Amino acid sequence: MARWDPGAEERLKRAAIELYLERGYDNVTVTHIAERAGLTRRSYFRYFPDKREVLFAGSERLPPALAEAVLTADPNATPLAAALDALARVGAQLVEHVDGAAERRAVIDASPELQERERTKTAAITEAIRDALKQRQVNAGTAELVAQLATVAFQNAFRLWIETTGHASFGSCLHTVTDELRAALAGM
Amino acid sequence: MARWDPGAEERLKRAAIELYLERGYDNVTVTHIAERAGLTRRSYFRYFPDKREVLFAGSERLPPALAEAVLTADPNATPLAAALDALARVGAQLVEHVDGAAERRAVIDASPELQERERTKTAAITEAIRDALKQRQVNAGTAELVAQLATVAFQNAFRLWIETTGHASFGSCLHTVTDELRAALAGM
DNA sequence: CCAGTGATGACACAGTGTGTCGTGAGTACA
DNA sequence: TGTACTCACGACACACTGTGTCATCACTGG
Repeated sequence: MARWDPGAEERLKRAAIELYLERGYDNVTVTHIAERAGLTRRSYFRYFPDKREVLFAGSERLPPALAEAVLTADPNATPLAAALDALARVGAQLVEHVDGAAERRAVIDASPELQERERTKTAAITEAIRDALKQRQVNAGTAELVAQLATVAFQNAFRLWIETTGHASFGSCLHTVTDELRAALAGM
Repeated sequence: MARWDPGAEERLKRAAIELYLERGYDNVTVTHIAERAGLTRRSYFRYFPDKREVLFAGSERLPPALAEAVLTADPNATPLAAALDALARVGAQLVEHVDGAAERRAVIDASPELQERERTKTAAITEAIRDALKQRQVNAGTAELVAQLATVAFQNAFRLWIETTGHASFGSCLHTVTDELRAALAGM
């Protein structure tokens, strides 16, 4: 089953995080990453399509997971309630399987180019929630806005969870954020 | 005052839009754009920092304009009302000075890379509104969420205005969107 | 023992983005 | 009129990204 040194993709991910932290994204080349992982530059591009994606591997599973969760939420729930319930369930799973979240956060926060890519991933989440809400017969305009709101809540809750270094449950972080959200919208 | 052919930057912007529309973003090189504008590749990079920014020239004026408008809104208005009022005023100015908005929208909608850059510009708008709200003594969490909501409204209103090919006022487009927004949040 | 499979290396190439220097048209001043 | 200065632009070089193509080599199945 295993030929050559197995785990090449994992080694590339570790090497990239380390180098981005040590020297900063702009001062790291794909060749650096590949060499630290014991591979060539060409092999890096067989695992990741560009220099940024190495930090977002696996992120493509989040949108479908959220869509699924929105669809399985209580059929009687309001759109926003359904979305927030989906976030709580998927988020709880997410924080179990994620590691090195703080380092990853630090790397992204230090690089405009990586923040730009992260916004694309965030947009994919919003689209997945929006489309799932539409399948729940929510009208298009409402679905878009609720999906945006839910994504903001998700982002803030995840950042809050990282700041507690994982000592808090994701659910409690999300609850804190939704309380703020309710207060913000009270003045409408 | 004027040496060489004046208006080099304008020629580059026109050439870029034309070529992106004709061949698609991926099939256009910076050399193509520069040559159509009667310049060299090196000169292109003296006007724009990369291949994408040529489509977003002038966008750096929008965030400070919105921040200013938020600060000059009715001091007694709620955060969201202040933000929406700022959007209406700045948006009305914007649609007067913008041209080729439909072509520009078509180009961006056809390219993931350009959409990624557009999200960065959108993020700058959100940050400007958020910071202005903080200066109005709105607390941080509320400011973040209201700024996000306002940005969503702004985006949707501008897209709606383009779809009317400029026949509607920006204010009426924004009004339509905020009505949807209110309906969406009613279910909270 | 041999053919097949698949990950990897080697090499080439188009394109992006940047540093550096030269050039020549226009400007200021005597 | 002449001289020095300014500054947008061209020319050239270079590091790096991203991709196509072919060779290699370990392991697999017969």
